[in-house]
Parts: sequence; C-alpha cells; structure tokens
Amino acid sequence: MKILVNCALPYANGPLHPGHIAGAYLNADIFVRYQRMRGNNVLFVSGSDEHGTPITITAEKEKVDPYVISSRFHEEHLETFRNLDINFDIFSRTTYPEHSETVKEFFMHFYRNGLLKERMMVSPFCPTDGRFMPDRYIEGTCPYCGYTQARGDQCDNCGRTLDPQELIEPRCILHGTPPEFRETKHLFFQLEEFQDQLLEWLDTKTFWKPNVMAFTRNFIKSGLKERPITRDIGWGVRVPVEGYEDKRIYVWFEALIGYVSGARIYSRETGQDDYWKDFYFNPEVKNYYFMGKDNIPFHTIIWPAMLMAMGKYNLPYLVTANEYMNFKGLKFSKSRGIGYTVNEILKLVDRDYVRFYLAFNLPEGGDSDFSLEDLQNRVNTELIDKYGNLVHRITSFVVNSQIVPEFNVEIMDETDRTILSQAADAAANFSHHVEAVEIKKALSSWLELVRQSNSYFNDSAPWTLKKTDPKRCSHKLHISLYLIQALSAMAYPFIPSSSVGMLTTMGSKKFRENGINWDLTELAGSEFTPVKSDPPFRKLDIIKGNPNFLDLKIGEIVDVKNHPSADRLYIIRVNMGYRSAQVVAGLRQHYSPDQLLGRKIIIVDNLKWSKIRGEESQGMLLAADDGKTVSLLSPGDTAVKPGTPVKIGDYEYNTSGKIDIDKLKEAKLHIEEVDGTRRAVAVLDNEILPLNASGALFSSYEEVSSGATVR
RNA sequence: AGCGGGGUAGGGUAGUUAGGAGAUCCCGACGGGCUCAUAACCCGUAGAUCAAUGGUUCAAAUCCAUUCCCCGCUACCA
Repeated sequence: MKILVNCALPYANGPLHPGHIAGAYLNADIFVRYQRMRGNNVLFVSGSDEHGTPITITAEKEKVDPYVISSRFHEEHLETFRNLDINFDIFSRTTYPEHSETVKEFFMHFYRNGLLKERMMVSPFCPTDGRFMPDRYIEGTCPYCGYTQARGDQCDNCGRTLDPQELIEPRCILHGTPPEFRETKHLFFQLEEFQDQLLEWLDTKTFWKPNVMAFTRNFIKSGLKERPITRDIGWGVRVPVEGYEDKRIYVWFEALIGYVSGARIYSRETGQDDYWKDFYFNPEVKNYYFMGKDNIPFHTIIWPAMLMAMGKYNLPYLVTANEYMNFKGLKFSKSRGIGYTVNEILKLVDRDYVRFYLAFNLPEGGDSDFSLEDLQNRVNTELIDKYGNLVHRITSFVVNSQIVPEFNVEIMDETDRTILSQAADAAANFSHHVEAVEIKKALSSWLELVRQSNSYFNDSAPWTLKKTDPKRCSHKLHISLYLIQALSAMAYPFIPSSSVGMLTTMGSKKFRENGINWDLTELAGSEFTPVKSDPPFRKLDIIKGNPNFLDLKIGEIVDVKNHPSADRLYIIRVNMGYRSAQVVAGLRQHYSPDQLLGRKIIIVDNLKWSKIRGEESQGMLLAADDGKTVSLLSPGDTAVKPGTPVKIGDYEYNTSGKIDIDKLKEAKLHIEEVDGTRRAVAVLDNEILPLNASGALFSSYEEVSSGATVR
C-alpha cells in the first residue's frame, strides 16, 4: 500500500526548537516508521519555506541577500532532522527551480480557468525607499482610541483591525517619513468558489481530530473571501504574467505547492521521473498532512481548494495538527531567550532520549510543557529504569545462567496466558493508535506492557525456578524474551537506533533474518540467543552542579486586597504567566494598592506555602529594605513577561522541592553596586551574582542604599 | 476586544468526542517484597470538595448556563 506523508515546511528564518519537532515532525516520523514496519510504501516529504517578508527583514538587518539567510537555516534544519533520526525522503527547498516551475503550472492552470482575478488595491508606498511597504511597517495614531503607536494592520491598544489609510499621521517605521498611498494591482484567488465543495468534503472527515475540525469550520463560517496571491516584494517566485514583473507570488500560495515539487524532485533524483504521480493521482493512495495548529486553515481549506481547482489531485485524507509545546509555561522563543534549540539539547542528550521525551509529551490534546528536568526524570524512570532495565535483567539473566530459552506449550500456566494476551492487546492497541495518529496513546499502551512484563518477570522468579524447575524456567525465559522482542519492535518508531541495539542484544532470530518489521511482535518462530552486554542505556545526569536553589519568577500584580485580620498585610494576587498565585506581603505601610497594581515584581516560587494570619501565602515577593525605605525589586526591562524565570548569574533554577525561609536567607539576597548601578544580587557558592531575566538586571523601584537586604 | 486551548492529589498528567465501576499514569512521601538487573524491579498505603456557582439527569470531571483565573494567536515562527 502506498502512503503520502507531507509535513508543513518549516520557515527558514531561525533555529528549530523542541516545539517545532513536537508540533509536526516527530509524530510524522513515528507514523512513517510504523507504516514502513507494516510493509507500506511511504513517500515522506518536507522542505524549507524560504520566501516571505521575515527572511527579507533578517537579510536587511544583516545586509546580505535573503538567500544567504534561508540557506543558512536550511542547512541547519537538515542537520537537526538528521541528528534526530527524522528521515524525510526529501527535504526540499522552495528556491529550487523545479519548485518555481511547479508553482507556475499551478498558477497558469488557475489563470486560464479564470480563478485569478485582477483587483486594484491601495497600498502604502514609502517614497524614501521607492517601494511598497507591508501594512505592519506603517505606524500612526489609532483613529478609534488615540493610541499613538498603532500599526497599519491593527491597534495593539484597542485591538481593532485597521487599514493603514485610517491611521492619523501615518509614518513608515523604517524611515519615519509619511507614506504615500498608491494604487497597485494584484491577482486574487477565488477561494469562495470552493466553499460548497469544501463543506461537502469536510462532512466526510468525521475521523479528524476535534481541534482541526473546529478551527476549520470556524474559519469557513466567517466567510471565505478571495485572497491576493501576489504582493509587492522582490523576494519570491516570479509571477508568470505580463505587467507583474515587479511582484512576487505570496508565500502562503506558493509554499504549499512545495509538497508537490518536493515529491517531483525526489522522483527525478532517484531516476524514476513519474514516481510521484501515483501518490497524487491514484485515489487509493492516502495523503496525510502533519503540522502545528497555526497551519490548519492552509491545509484544510486553501490547499484542498487549490487541489480541487487543479482537478485530478488527491485531497488530503487526514490532516492532523498538534497544539504547542511550551517551555515552563511560556512559548519557546529564541529572540526572548526562552528555552533551548534542539541542537543545544542534542549536545546534552542522546537523540533517542529526546525523541522519547518529546513523544511522551506531545501536545496532541492541548499545550504541553518542556523542561530539561522533566526530560531527565521521564527518561530515567520510564525509558531506562522500566524498559531498559527490563531488557537488561532478562538478557543478562539468560546469558549468566546459561539456560537455553525454550517455549513449551504443555507447561503454560495462567500467568503465561495472561501476559501473552496482554501483549497481544498492547500490540493491537498500539497499532490502532499509531494509525489514528494518537502517538501518546500508542506510547501509553507500550508503557503498560513494559509494566506488565516487569511484573511477569518478577512473579516468574526464574532465579528460583532455575533450581527447582529448570524446564519451566527455560519456558518462562523464552516468554520474557518474546516480550522484550515485541516491546523493542513496538519501540522502533520512537527510538529507532536503541531499538535495533536491543534486538541485537537479545539475539532475535527474526530480526536478523528480516530486519525490523511488525512480525516481530508475533510469538511463533521467535528464537533468541542473547549476548553478554552492558546496560543498554546510560542514565541522564545533566541537572547538577548548579547552586541555584531559588525558583524566582517574574510576576505581575493583578489584585491587591487588605488582609482581613492584619493591619500591615496585603493579600496580593500575582500573575505568574502560566498560573497565578496569592501571596501575603507586609507592604501596607510602604505602598498603596494603586501603586502596586500592574507592577512587575519577583516572586519566590518554591517557598513552602504557609498561612499567615489565616490567609494562604503561596510564595514571597522580593523587596529591598535599607532600614528607611522598603522597595520592590524592579526588572530592568518592563516588557518582560510574567512567568519568565529569573536567573542568578548564569544559573537557571532547575532543581525541585520546596524550601523554607531559613534556606532562602542562605542566598543572602541584597542590593549592591554592579558597574555603578545598584542591583539585586545573591550569593551562591561564595560568589556574588546578579539577578536577571531575559538579559535584564534588576534594581529597586524606589531608591535604597547599597547593602540593603532583600527579603 | 476577538479567536483557539486550558484550570483534575505536593509537582506533572490521563480521562471530557459517545454521562454511570474504587478518577489513570509518572515523580515525590510512607510501608512491605525480591535480589536477575543501571540503589533497579514488584506489591501495597496515604493524599483530589475533578477552578467556582447554578441547572439538566436516577446518575456529571464529562452535558448546558454564568463567573473567575491562566496561556497562545490576532507582529515571521510547530
């Protein structure tokens, strides 16, 4: 059976972080590996999306050609995927000539069929640069609320959608000069013509995940409108029509066609030019699309409409989209310094550990959270302790005891029958879930069998049977080996290289003969000759040597109430980004509620909760006190988001557990001159280190003298 | 403001589409077992007013309504 799997093309304008991988690529790779184990013929395509404004902006900043930027990240992405064992058949580029040709074919087909209509638009034109500017490059005063920094597409203050012409005193953000509004012509794709056909098609997609369907229906409900597919920009695929020499095709239209051009390029490179055609034109072939949630409407509305317009192309069979994987509750962001890139993580952690953790934590149902501590914990306990140790204890027992494992149907007992039926159930559930792209559920049924297998081995106690009933011992060992063979085969899509290692160690005859395939999960014909080996995994120990025991976070005061039974105390509610906390603070003599509201402050988030005069305090806010003045600590950068972790020096908090007030005092938080400015510092390992978040240091809101203690 | 997602034991989570078993699993705490194994594995105990309020129902974490709180998107970006 042939299957086409397309993954949203990552934008070549920055490094990949775990959120990208968990959003679309790892689940696709797992799906593809599984399908290949089942003997299916998969074409697995993705590539770099290289066009679009952001890349030109980066290029302008660095004063290089946009191609330099996209090439840099294309290479980097290729390496990241390779390092993670995510193996596309082709990872193409939208700057390849074959891509432009394919885009041209689509374009001309639409053009000839009257699906592209010319419209005049009025766009801002910067006379200083002599070119049209994107709407968001224009800034001015909002006509509705008077906000002076409203953007041309939207006002950040009142949230209203704007047209750049509506702005009072518009100016170009690059030059500060007022733009002219000039007429410019563009071609519009007649999306609305496909509305009925799309709705009809969507009605057949009862098996799609609710998030995808809800998003799509909502989008259509608000009305499909014709969309411009050309724009005034110099970077992109040329428009193959006279009078459009200065314009390029809009990326949203062109990047999607990258799936087709990628498949064609792969076919040509492998010397079978027509190979791709069956995947797109044979209606028996199912087409799967993987992406993050932001990409849903492009794949459930625009791309299907384009394929409908082309006529004979297969429409997507399943469109699956994950939510976001965040970093400690905040969105991964290279520019804001939140989280790590995949390549940074791979320097510390084996690829299979990363794959396992991300798969375990995939944001399939809702957003999930990434952290190195959690990664280490999950990998050490579930992958290594439970599974790795199971494989190792079984194979090394067999090797050391020199018992030949042999299945004997006549001495099957109840526990044997139970575990074998559990194994069959697990394999069936696993298949069902992977096929439905419910990767986390598949992994759960695998983990359940790991647990059951450990339990079985414990109950079997072959170390006792060895002396009392060698025949039964040999029989139980054979079943145990069969279990880890099945588990390792099932684990292959998740942790490919480790899985192969396991099967080699246990001396699986089927594996030697057929390579990894799904038949490994069948008991019949299984034979094993385990070899002596080291434990299959080394435990992770990456969280250490860090003296920072303070979990400090940026908080924003959202509510202040008087404590009902204490004259000096406030009850303050603090927004911590991914949650809020109530703290009791003795600030009534120093601040009025109005002064506190909206302020960004630092919260100690791993302090033991306590009741202060009957009210729960879930942390402590930091304030400096020099004996005269009490002042809250102020983050140097007021744009810093609530929930942002505060580092001490370069140390990020990454242990766990609550501390008490006495422990907090050991950090000796105080105010001290750093480079001529009074800063909040802590003492760790006899070293004075400044508190900082997103690169900014902290001072106090009110002036306090150097040496003031922070409490 | 609009749209999307969320609030379940000390922490992290599953379950919510199709309402009913003791609400799942991991870490952490406590007790026991085993000794093949990487201080690992197995068994058990404690710990949750399933955000709040109201409603539908014989029955609600799950359905409906209202409210509160959080995140994301609406600036390129899974």
